[in-house]
Amino acid sequence: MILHIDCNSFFASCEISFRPDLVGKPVVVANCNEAGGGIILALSKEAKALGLKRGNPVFKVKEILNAHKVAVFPANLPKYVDISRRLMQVVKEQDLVLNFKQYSVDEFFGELPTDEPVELRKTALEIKAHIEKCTGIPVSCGLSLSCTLAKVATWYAKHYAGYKGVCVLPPEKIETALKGFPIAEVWGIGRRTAPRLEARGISTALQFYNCNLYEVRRLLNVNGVRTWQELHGTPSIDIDNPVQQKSIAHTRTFAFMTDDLKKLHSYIAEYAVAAARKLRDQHSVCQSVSVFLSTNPHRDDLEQYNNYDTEKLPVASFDTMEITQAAVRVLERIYQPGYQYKRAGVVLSDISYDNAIQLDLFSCEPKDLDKSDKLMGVLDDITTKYGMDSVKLASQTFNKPEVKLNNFQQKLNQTTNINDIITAK
DNA sequence: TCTGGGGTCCTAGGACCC
DNA sequence: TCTGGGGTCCTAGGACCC
Repeated sequence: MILHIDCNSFFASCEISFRPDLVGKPVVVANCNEAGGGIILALSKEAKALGLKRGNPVFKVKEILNAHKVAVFPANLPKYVDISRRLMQVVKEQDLVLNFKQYSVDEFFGELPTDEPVELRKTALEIKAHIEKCTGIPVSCGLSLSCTLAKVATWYAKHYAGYKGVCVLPPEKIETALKGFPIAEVWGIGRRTAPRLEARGISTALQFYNCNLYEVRRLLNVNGVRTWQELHGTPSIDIDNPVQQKSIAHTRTFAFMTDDLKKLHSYIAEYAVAAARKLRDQHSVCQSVSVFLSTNPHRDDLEQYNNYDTEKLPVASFDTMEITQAAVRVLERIYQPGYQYKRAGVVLSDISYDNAIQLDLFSCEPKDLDKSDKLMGVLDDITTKYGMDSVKLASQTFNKPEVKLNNFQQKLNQTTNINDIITAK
């Protein structure tokens, strides 16, 4: 049987695990920019009870946050990734799960070698307890014949306290479970597809399950067919740990709007530097550098403009300078004066391993590659040791605006910085 | 005042080839 | 007069996920 493990309110749980004083209190994690904007990404149970929701813009719920003294943490992705890795490790060490794989930062799949419901439940409870003991992160578990069904089971485990966090969905109970399961909640059926299905009278997972396959293929694409098969208990989705990402992006919404090309220039340079660093961290090179610019879609009163373009590098590269220069050239191509820009980003794609750089006829003697390699190595060492702001390209922005937020918690790197580590009494 | 960031895959249509 | 048939590759856009 397939096991699905889902961390409860993952980002919020991560913060709480380093702040025992916040257990049982309302906590939210928000992705905030320099002006304190941003939206809520994760909430503790207690925060949900206040009516707060994932996706709420912070400024719109500020009063609730203040009135109930909700602890608001700025999102700290590297920390969550570390904790996620730790969770992966402790489950592997416990050695009860076969073929254990990470699906996302807070979700995992594996297999248990039995289909006996009582046994499955007992094992899953053991795994859950082990994770919670070793990481401090509460999780929910679902078990069934396929990944999609296991996620249905997890949904029940989360929504009904009686399951105590573990729900086993054996074949004979599948139809009953799907009957009470809204179609929009099915993994793979998204916000565009659900209304289309509902318009045809398909509003529960069971109704979708009862469609014939030909009809499903006509209504949806091959992914819809896979989802249907999964609901029927035939595993059709492969969860592979990607050996390397296929694209790397660094994008930001600004705290303000601007039409200043010079400013945009320095932002794009900064985003390109960050993206190139991520690229080297996964030992890769890229051959395409894309940049996008967009205005504020929430401002109906302003002219809108969005554009995106890509530049191919002559030779795949991980060189910060080369990538930054390409990004800036793309920016200058797509920039139109007279618009108020609010968002921009750099995306690297055509990614391959850096030990297989395809040389073209004209450029890059191996000697040059060596030089770039060494320079980037030094750059990464310095920024790792002294922070991302310690060495910069002249084109990057200096004097970043200070984060000036009222009730925000300090951003601590408790998993990577010895100075931030918590004290045990 | 203030509305995120980072990914994957599929498909249709165009360009190009013989 | 009559203008095919079969491929591949690339890309933009759309859908999904967390």
